[in-house]
Amino acid sequence: MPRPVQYNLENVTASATRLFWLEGYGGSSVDKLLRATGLNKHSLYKAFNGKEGLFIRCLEHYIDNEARPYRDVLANNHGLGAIRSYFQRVTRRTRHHSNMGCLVANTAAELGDGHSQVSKRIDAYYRDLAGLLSRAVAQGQDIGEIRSDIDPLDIAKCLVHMVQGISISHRFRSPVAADTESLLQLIAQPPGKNQ
Amino acid sequence: MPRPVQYNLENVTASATRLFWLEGYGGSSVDKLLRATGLNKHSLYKAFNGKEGLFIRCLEHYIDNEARPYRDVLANNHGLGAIRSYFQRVTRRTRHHSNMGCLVANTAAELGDGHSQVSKRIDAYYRDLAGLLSRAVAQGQDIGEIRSDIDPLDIAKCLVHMVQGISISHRFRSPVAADTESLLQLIAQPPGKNQ
DNA sequence: TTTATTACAGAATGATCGTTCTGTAAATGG
DNA sequence: CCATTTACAGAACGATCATTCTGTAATAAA
Repeated sequence: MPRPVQYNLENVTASATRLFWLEGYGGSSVDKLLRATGLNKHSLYKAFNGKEGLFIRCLEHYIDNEARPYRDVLANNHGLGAIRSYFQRVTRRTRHHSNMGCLVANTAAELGDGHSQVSKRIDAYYRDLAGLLSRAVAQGQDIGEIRSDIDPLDIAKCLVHMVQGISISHRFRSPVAADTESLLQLIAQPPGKNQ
Repeated sequence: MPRPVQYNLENVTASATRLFWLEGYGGSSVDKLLRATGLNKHSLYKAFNGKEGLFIRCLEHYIDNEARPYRDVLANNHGLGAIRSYFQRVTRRTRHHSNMGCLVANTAAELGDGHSQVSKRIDAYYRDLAGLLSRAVAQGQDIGEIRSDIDPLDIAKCLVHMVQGISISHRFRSPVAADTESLLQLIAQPPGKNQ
């Protein structure tokens, strides 16, 4: 009975996400979003309730799609190897997404805790990441690849900060970024020591 | 011969800096800046060449004033103690500057490498920080308080990322932030080991 | 006191912000 | 074929954006 929509919701969300990721929340005007998505102005308000609604969907889309593979590497591997693979991927993200950084980190810095719904989602995101890292650290500690003199969650929190920092550095194209192997060496069990 | 200005340049820059720090570059409109500084619209353009010029001055002002004490703690102390004092201060910044984070980190995330003058300044800022941290690490290694199996600059780069990450976490009021002592433990010489 | 110079206060500018509204096109059930 | 429903396209909205301009006030040298 009704006229069917001409847009594809997945495509719309993906291209809007890319714009927010590149230019930030404030930098992505509704007009730019319409041009990027091919969406109709009316449809944007009907489907997403305006710019902020669209942004929240995009943040979710980013976490579910862009960040997901990174998360999965952590979840599907064990111990130090999981952490190594994760950081290698984060470090090499620059190849394809130069000067974009991470949408979650960018948003945290840009919006702070102004939009409570957004900052709650960001908090949950980093909490989840800390949990996965903590789990991998504990696994590594059990088999003796990771030093056991520090609480796994404490190590994980440090690692979360490092990911955040690496993202920020990528965002402004810093030529200086930490090497993954030295980062791992910080948390690894020293070779001559068997717990 | 000319009419003297009514504003105090130091006060103007300080209050503009605070607004940029709180609300970001995009979030700080010229009108808000005028209200915050008490400056005249004409004077803003005469003295700073517009919003972007004012911002660059504010970034410098932030680095020279807000970040300076932190930098000095690093420069005026030695080894692990310098690093400990630095991170303790960074971690406790939240007390007075809750949800503000660090203007440099916020700017990096918000503007990326769009404004080349700005991103160059940010790069120089973090380079300087990495240099000071590297120096402190090397000192600590010499006297055996910091592990010597990793290059001091590599350790310093990791520490820079941690500062960036802590700033981002403060910005969105993350209740989860890494503990300074566990962070230090990562780089410290293990107790039973004398290099 | 006159004159040159500059700051001040705010109106005016055109562009763009996010949002709403109006009229038309497209689809299906009756 | 008609009626109903919803998407589409874009005009229109008031608000605000950064910037420029105009007229007036203030200062100090001549």
